[in-house]
Amino acid sequence: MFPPEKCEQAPEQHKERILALKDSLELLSGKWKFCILLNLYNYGTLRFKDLQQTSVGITPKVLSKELQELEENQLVTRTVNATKPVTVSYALTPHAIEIQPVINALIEFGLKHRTKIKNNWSQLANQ
Amino acid sequence: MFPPEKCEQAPEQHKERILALKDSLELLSGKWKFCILLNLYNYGTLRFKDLQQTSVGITPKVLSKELQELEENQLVTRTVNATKPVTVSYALTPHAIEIQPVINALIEFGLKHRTKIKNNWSQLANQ
DNA sequence: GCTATCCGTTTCCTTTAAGAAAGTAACTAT
DNA sequence: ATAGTTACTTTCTTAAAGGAAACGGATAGC
Repeated sequence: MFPPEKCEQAPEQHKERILALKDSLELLSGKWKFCILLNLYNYGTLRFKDLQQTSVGITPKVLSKELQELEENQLVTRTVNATKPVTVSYALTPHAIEIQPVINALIEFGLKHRTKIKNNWSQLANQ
Repeated sequence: MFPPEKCEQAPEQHKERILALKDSLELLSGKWKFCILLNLYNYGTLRFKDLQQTSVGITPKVLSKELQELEENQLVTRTVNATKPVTVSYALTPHAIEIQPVINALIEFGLKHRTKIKNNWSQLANQ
């Protein structure tokens, strides 16, 4: 058994938090969603081709699918412009702005982890 | 083209941040890692079977694999206890504690998203 | 008519992730 | 001797994700 005093402290809150965590992960799953969102944060509105260029390595099919999922979940808006040829702009919704803390936390952790791994390497190289 | 003024503001920083983001996502990919980490935050040290019970729905094979990956990336420690039968304890490393902001941000977003979706439903139901 | 651009879609294929079920090894209790 | 516990591993199968390449409709320019 796991420590009962901790488990019983707030079991319902904990369950709710796990569910919330799973909700978030479901929305943000996949290899590219965070990358797309980060680019939209950085550049504001972007067109399909811009996103294809900024999300290095993504194929149009995957980009299309990811954008559809993000739109379904009301995290991005899709706007068809009256240009010729037609262009389509994508932008974050106000709701998506609340993902920014997640992305920042991920980036910070990534940066820390990088330096940590680097230090381990130099320790190993240190004969 | 995407807005050049924003793009040229800090292109190298942006690239570094994208790489850091991808690093994080690589470490934390999969359906269960965040769930396992959250349980270790909540309960402290847990044994294999505890984790199987708290990560509802996980199979021993997947749990074993996820724990191995977390250990490889130095996010959890694995300790074999001198009990009979043998038990194995898992705990977070100091380094893993830096993931907590990520998890908290994910949970907060999940909670907000839940209430948002709820509101949308009640709006739709409002004839 | 030919070519190009933009925003996709379609088809096909490969890789990866995940789940179900059974087995293993070491030990204990009955 | 048999059954149970813990901590996995192994095997098999299925589902999901992802990539490559080609195609399509709309429009424009030459």
